[in-house]
Order: sequence, then structure tokens, then C-alpha cells
Amino acid sequence: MAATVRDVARRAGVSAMTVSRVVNRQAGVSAETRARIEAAIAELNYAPNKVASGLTSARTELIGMIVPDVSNPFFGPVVRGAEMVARGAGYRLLLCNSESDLELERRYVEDLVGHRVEGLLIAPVGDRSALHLSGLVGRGFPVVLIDRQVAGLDCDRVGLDNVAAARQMTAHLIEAGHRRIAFVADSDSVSTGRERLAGVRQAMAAAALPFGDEQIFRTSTDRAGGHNSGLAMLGMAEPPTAIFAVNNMTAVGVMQALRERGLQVPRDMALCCFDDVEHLAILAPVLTVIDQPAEGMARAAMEMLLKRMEGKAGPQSVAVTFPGRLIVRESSRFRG
Amino acid sequence: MAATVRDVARRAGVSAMTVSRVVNRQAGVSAETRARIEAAIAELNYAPNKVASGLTSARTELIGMIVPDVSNPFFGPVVRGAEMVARGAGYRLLLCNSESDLELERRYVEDLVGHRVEGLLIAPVGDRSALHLSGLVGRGFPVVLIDRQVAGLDCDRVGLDNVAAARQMTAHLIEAGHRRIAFVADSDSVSTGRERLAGVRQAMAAAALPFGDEQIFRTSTDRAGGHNSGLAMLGMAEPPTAIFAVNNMTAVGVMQALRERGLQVPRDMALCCFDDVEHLAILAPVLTVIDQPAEGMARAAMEMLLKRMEGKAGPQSVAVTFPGRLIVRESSRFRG
DNA sequence: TTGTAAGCGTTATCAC
DNA sequence: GTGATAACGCTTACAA
Repeated sequence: MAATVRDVARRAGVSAMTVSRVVNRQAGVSAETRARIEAAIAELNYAPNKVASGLTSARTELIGMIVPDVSNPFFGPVVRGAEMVARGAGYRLLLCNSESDLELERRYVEDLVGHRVEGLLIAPVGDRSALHLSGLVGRGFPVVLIDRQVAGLDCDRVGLDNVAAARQMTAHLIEAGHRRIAFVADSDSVSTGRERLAGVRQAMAAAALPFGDEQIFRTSTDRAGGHNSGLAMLGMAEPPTAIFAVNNMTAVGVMQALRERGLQVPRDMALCCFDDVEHLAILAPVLTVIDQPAEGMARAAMEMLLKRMEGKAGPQSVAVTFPGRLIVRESSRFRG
Repeated sequence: MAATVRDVARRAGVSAMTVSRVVNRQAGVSAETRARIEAAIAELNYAPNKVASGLTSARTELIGMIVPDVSNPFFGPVVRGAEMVARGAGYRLLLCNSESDLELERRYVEDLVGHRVEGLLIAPVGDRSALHLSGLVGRGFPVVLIDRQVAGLDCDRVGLDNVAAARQMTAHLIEAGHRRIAFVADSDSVSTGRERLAGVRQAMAAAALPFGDEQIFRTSTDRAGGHNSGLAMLGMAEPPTAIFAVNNMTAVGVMQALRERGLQVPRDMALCCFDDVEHLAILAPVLTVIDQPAEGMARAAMEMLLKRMEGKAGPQSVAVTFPGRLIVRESSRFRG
């Protein structure tokens, strides 16, 4: 079927090894032989089989990437940034969507290892991801966490300074006049949710404002979760004047709930969240948000992973933290 | 390092073949032997090497996917839908962003073939993608086109009925009172752009309205292109009352231009486009759009590809067309 | 039901 | 500079 090194070798009157050297741009082949081999390659339309070379050289040129969902406007740019850097270094991305499902994530990790990816870039489901990641990390397999970290797992990671960003957002709300603030939180087993909640707590405490469990709504961090939380908030004896959502999906869900109840932002309720969405920012710049440099974080993470894969990383794990950027728009306005 | 079939075989006191049979769930192994092998597998923590099996069986369980940009809100769901279906059939996705760059796309195709993906799902850059796709398709390699087709390439494909959708949108604008309509078009070498423009033409002709080249703005289909087109339109002697953008990115660019000129939608200008963006639809439901079932199309395309890969597809190429859905919101209103 | 032998297409190693 | 040989870890084909 397809031509092999041996076909090329026969045609050029050399051995397979010499062909391999030419294909891999190794030195030690005379210009004349090289030319003859290159001609044979062109004539036979030879393309090296990366599966075979992966088997012998243990270099598959494949990197595994797992995110909860590529179609999430935060993770789309993350995958894109990672792919661009990987491409530049000659690697392809094996992309998996964990759907925030721990067991699915476990199977993906197992499968990627079976495919002999040379490294793994992952936005883990949560702390319990340690169950399938600690083994890998323990035996020195290159892994970099992006966006979320995993409690108890000593591993390279890139993420946002969530505590500071959430604190800043909350301080902004307080300064705008809000006193009753509700937070749509993630499960406590996800680092981003935990850190963002901590930031809110710090800011509320600094302003000596009460912030009890009844102001924290823990749900799934998707639209449905935001929707449920929104409805619950509106049912409170004393509803908040501002809602802070842990990410873009939950903010959308909250907005849906508000609309169903005939409420407008910010006339009847202030709303803000993590994640700026490009389209939204231009078409309808209303939401006050914490903008995360998604693509930049992904690039940094992939560079970190490549370094680890090349053994240039040192025994200590590295953590890089990016600052969030508060973008104040009208949705956080206070109408006392 | 990692255990191999032979390690397991030795430990279980059988041959490598028998282990292979157990791993691949083939019949013809006694329950007792199977149990012994499974125990050995567990003890050694054996995980089959898919690179090796890919070499011998020619089944890599890998599918290549190329899109212009995963972070585009249309392609995100496309990749997600495709990945979900592929996963269900035991395949992983090798994801590439062509960045709408023909040469980059060519290299990706070559590389994916080198990695021995078993099939390719691609949203091609344009008609010139035939340069690197026709060879593949010609020799029976499983390829399915999604979103865009390639002129002169007889190949399975899934896409939208762009002509009908664009015609419907244009008819809607005309009915709303618009007479001067401008279209932000793609290059003519991209099927979607061509078809959408044809739809606009049909509707204008049916209403006996003039529609000359000066009303068609051909640019890159990204934000910058929309921005440039928007500025150009506003500079016309008789600017349009409605702008129809060929996709979401260009619409955003147009909006940016309008805002820079201090114009509001729809007060000063009507604006509509292809692609509904979920977030936008909920947070700021203003844009009149043609909604495309992105994820559904992707699922259908991947199912088609799997069928072709399994040889269950017949010699004829198959084309599946989904209808677009016109969603009328306030942005298309006419303020004569 | 189980095993043997050979080879998938490449590269590491060492010899010439 | 170039080549022979032996893997890499698995599966196909056939034999027992």
C-alpha cells in the first residue's frame, strides 16, 4: 500500500537506516546520497509512519489535553492557545472533554497513557482527580494543571489569582453600595470555586459585612445551576441586591432566572461574574466581570509542559499565577 | 518499565497470544485461564500499548479533526459534538486549528495521515483545500466535510442549507421595510459564503430590489474583516439601512464599527447574521440571527465518518443538509 | 482452547 | 558515511 523506508531504500540503492537518517535530518549522510534518497522519497510519495517510529523511539509527538468542555467560552481559547504552542514544537493535541465527570476523566487519562502521549495538560474535574493523576505524577509523567489545581497533588500548574480577583470584585460591589451580596459558588472540591469564595469572604469581612451560608449557593457550575441558584435567591426573605457568579455559565443561568421573574439588570438586581466573553463584551457590554487571560494561561501551561517533557524542568513543581482583571460595566450598579 | 503482554503472559503461565485475546475480549479462552490472566493484569498494572497495537492491527483508534478555530463559538460546539460521538465508538480526536491557513491545513492533513488516523473530519479552509484532500478521498481514505464543502470534491458532507437560510433572512429584512441592504461576505472560494450570498441575491431579485457589487463587502471572516466592512459601509454615499453579516465574527466587527461611529442597533442601523451565540442569546437577546444546529451537524458528520470507516457506507458520497432557523429579535427592526 | 512464528515500519546500536 | 541486526509491543495466520 503506502511506501515504507525499505521501499525508498531499495529505490535509492541504500539501506533503510540511511533513509531514516535523511528523513530525520540527521547528519552523517553525504550530499549525493541524500539527494538520491530525497528523489526516491518524492517519486514514491513516501510519508513516514509515525506509529512505527513512535513504537521504536518512544516519541509519539502527541500531547493529551483534557478539559471539561471545549464549547465553554473559557475553555475554547484555552484549547486554542495550547494547540498553537504544541504545534510550534511539533506536537499534536489529543483532545478530550471530561464533561466534569470524574469517571470519564479517569478513563480518558488511562486511554491517553495507552496512546503513549508524551505529556498531559488538564483542567481537572476537581480534587478527586488526584485519584487518577497522582500515580502519573508520582512516576514522573509530565502533567500540568490548568485553571484548577488539585488539593494534595504536587504538580506543575497555571491558574488565576482567584482569591485576589474575587476579593476585588466584591470590594467593588461594596463600594458601589451593595450590602447584601449573594455568591453562586462551585462545589468546595474545585479549587477555583473554593478560592473565589475565600476572596468574597475576605472582602465582606474587611468591610465588616455579614456573609453567612445562606448567601452562598452551591450548585453545578453550568447554566442549570445558575438558574436554580437565581430562583432560590429571589425566593429569600431578604433577597440580595447583587449576585456574584463563579463563572460565565452560572451567570447566564442567573440571568435567565431574573428574566423569568421579570427583573432587569441592573435596575432590579446587580450581576457580575468571572470570565469576560468576547462577543458579549462587544455586542452588549453590560456585565461587570473578572477577565481571565485564558489563551495566555494556556500558552504558558503548554510551554511549562513542553519544558517538563524535555526534562528541562527541575524536580520541584512550578506554579504560575496570572492576575484577573476587573472590568466594571453597568451591571454592577447599585440602585438603593 | 511498563509491563507488556509478555510480562503478563509469563506471570499467568500462558502465551502472549492468550493474553492478547483476553485484553481484546475475544472468545475462545477458558474461564479459568481468563481469570488467571486478569489477575496477572491487575497485579502488574498492565495497560496495553496502543501504539504497538496500532502498528500491527492498523487500527489506531484515532480520528483527525481540523477546524479553522475551536474558540470560535460556532466551531466549539462542533468539536464537542464530534468528540462525544467519537468517544462513544472508542475513538479519540486529534484536534487541529487550521487558522484558515491553507498551507497550515495541508501540513496538518499530511501529519494526521502520518499519525495514521483512521478518518478525517474537516471544516476546510475553502475550495483550494481540494489540493490536499482530493488525493486522500481519491484513494478511499474516509473523509467527511462539515460546514463547508469543497468545489469539485466528491466527498461525504454535512452542512446547512445556506441558500434558503440567507434568502429567508433577507426576505425578513425586506418585509420589515428595508430596501438598501448590505452583505458582509466571505471570499467566493468558501462554499458557505458563496451560498449565503446566492440566497441574498435570490431574495433581493424576488423583491425586484437592486443588489449590486457595491452592496457586497468581501473580507476575511473575522472581527477585523467585519470591522473594515462596517466602516466602509458607513462611508457610502447612500449607506444601507440593514447589514447582514455572513457569520458571528464579522457581525461583532460590524458592531464595533457602528459603536465607534456612535451608531446604535437598531435605532440607526439594523444588523443580523448567521450563528446564534448561546450566551448572547440569553444575556442580551438583541440580534436577529440564523441559528445553526452546530452540535447536531457535528454528530451527524461524525456518525457518517464512522460509517465510512467501517466500510458500511457505499461507493456514493452522501450529503446531509440541515435547515437554519431564523430567530427574529429587535436588531432587524426598520426605522424608516 | 492454546501456542508458535513471523512481521507491522521504524530506529538504536554497533560494526565496517 | 553507510549498513546489518535486533529490537519496540503487539497481532495475524496458522498449527497443535
